[in-house]
Amino acid sequence: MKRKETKERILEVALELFSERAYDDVSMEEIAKKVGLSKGGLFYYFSSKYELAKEALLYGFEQWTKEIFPKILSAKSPEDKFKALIDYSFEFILNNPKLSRFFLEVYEEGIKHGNGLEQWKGFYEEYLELFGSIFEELGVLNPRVRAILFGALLDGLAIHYLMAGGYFDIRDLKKEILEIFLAGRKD
Amino acid sequence: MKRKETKERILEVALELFSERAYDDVSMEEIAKKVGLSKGGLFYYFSSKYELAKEALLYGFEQWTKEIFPKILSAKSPEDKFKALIDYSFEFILNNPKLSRFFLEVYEEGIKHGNGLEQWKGFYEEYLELFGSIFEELGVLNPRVRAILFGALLDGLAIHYLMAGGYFDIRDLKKEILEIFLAGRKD
Amino acid sequence: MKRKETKERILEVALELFSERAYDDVSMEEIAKKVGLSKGGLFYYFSSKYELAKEALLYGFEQWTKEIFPKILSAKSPEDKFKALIDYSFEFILNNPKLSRFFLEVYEEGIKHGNGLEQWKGFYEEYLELFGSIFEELGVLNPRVRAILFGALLDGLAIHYLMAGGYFDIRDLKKEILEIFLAGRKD
Amino acid sequence: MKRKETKERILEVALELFSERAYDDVSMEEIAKKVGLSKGGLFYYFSSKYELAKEALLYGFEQWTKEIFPKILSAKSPEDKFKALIDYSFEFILNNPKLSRFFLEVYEEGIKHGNGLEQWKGFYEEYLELFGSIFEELGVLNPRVRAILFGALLDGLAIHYLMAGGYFDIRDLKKEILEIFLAGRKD
DNA sequence: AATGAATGAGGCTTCATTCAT
DNA sequence: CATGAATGAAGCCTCATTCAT
Repeated sequence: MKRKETKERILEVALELFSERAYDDVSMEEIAKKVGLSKGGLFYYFSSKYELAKEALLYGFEQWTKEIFPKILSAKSPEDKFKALIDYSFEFILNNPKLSRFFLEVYEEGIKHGNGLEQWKGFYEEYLELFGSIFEELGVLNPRVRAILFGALLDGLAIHYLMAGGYFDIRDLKKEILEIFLAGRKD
Repeated sequence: MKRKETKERILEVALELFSERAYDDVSMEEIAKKVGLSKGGLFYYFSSKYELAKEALLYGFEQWTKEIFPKILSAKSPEDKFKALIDYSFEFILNNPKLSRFFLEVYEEGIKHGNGLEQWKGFYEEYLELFGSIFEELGVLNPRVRAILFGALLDGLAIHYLMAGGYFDIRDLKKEILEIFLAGRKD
Repeated sequence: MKRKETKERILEVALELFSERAYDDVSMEEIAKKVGLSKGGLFYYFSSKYELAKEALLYGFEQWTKEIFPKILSAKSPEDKFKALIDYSFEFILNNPKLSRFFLEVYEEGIKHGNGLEQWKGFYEEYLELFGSIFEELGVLNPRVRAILFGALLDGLAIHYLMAGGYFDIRDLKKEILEIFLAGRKD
Repeated sequence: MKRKETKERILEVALELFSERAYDDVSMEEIAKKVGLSKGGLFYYFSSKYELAKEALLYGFEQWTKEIFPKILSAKSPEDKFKALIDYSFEFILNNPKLSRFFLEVYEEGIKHGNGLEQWKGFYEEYLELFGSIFEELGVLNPRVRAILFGALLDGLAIHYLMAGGYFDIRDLKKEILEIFLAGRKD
């Protein structure tokens, strides 16, 4: 019980820091200090920095998935589901603008450590399926392809928002996204 | 004359390495060695790693801009321009899948060094204008907003292609992009 | 307990080296080696070279203060106190001829690091007070001013002794100092 | 002719910089730039940094000697000579508080380069003789010893003035110096 | 379960100095 | 006379990681 709590506290702190600053910019020391643990203590829970980062990332996604998926799926109409998806996604982007960068970093670190991209599959699939199912309900012809585009757009927007946040109005974007992603529906 | 050549050689090597691996993973030592220069020699040309990275990034974009913009603009119809834009962009993404990540890294390093995002403005605007002008010719209602979305989509796709490249077919994506980004045109 | 010992060992070694050679001439590497520690280990105890140098200097002065002040003050007559002061000071100068130079170096390094001279005040005052109190007992008219001169003379002699040691006889100096610094006493 | 001018310009700039900041803190690059010369050019005139520093130091002392000695010696009475000596010395200290430190640095650098202290002898003797002759005229018993003390006091004051300038009033010091250094004259 | 001391490798940067031109 | 390109050594510092306690 105690162990689990400490581990979770570490994951939370790590996720928070990695979401703010670059992988190499966050030291184990800093994480330990913020958790209220010694550096050695950290290594008792996670065998390496990479391991911690990886788990922190998964932890973050799980949190979001658990919390948001049900909310989205509980909307009445397909249109409302899509709107909810956009709303929650944007909220997430605004709050974690650097998460997709962190994702990439962990991915690359994984390659260095000999872990290919296999572990991200399930991950990627999970949200692609959600997106895809919504597009399907909406009567889009190639729901999966559109889901891929939508996912990519979100990540791209996160980055652009971070670096050029002042240049566009979120509200305009939402309307436009709605318009183009609902284009070309059956009947 | 000599100086310029060496500097350009350094920029090329740096861009190549930074496009492949993370900022912190590429050392000045490695760059120097690959250029055929001593570490000290590198610092003769660039006062710091950040300065080199920044210039390498700008260099990379300039190269692309100079080469591709004219080709795109020389297409006959607006539709052909857009198709050319998509084609060249995809080609660029396939060749430099990590460039947007490098962009972000340089941007963040810049913040650490006290340089705000001001220097990227011109940059961002330049390609936004190209995209926007094409969407305008295409009769899109909010060409600028659509340009923003298109730019974000490209960056997002670069990242996703990198991490989940095996999961989608580029050809399908192109068709779908064409469809949704041409949606809702005047008459 | 262990930590304190190591730290003190480091301070001793550092003081020894810095008292012999210039600040920039003593490397952290050398200190570490002489202590029997890795470079990294040094930084575990002192966050920077400057920090180490500063503490080493303070350590050195404290040592001297603790050891010598009581001895001086325990002399019977004011004249004996002054004689003792001169004797111990000369002994110190002969043993640490470059300490005043080290002082200056640390002081300047401090300026570079943004630390003003505030931290030396207490220091300077401490020995000025000792000198002053002795001159007061001796019936000198402006004990504080004379203390300032005496302090400056000591530092000056340290430097000159170092650079022109062969040119004068310590014994002669002592007598002369005694004569001039006791000049102009009340009654 | 041209050569001499450039050399002198270099010496002036070097002296100025070395008088302000530590030996290791002044780079050949900086000197060259301030002179309006390339780094390579500097080495055409001076074979090494040490050589330049040494000559700059000598140059500085010569300047002072040439300018001030005559003024001091032209005073009417011995007392006036001593007062003039104090006045000019203090002026020099206020203007070049770090020169004695520079002296020491060059001296140490010289040791590293295998040059003993021989070269400073003439130097040291020159001003010792001036001081000594004045004390002799003043009827002091051991003029040479007192000259040594006076010289040391000046250097010591320079350092203390630098580090604790705010703590004493120059005027008080002058009076006190006059008093103690004129103590114990024959009849 | 956790600490704290210690390591060692690697990174960026500075700089006196050289030399072809 | 003078430049500018280049070197190479050295220095400070950071950090993930280990291990005895």
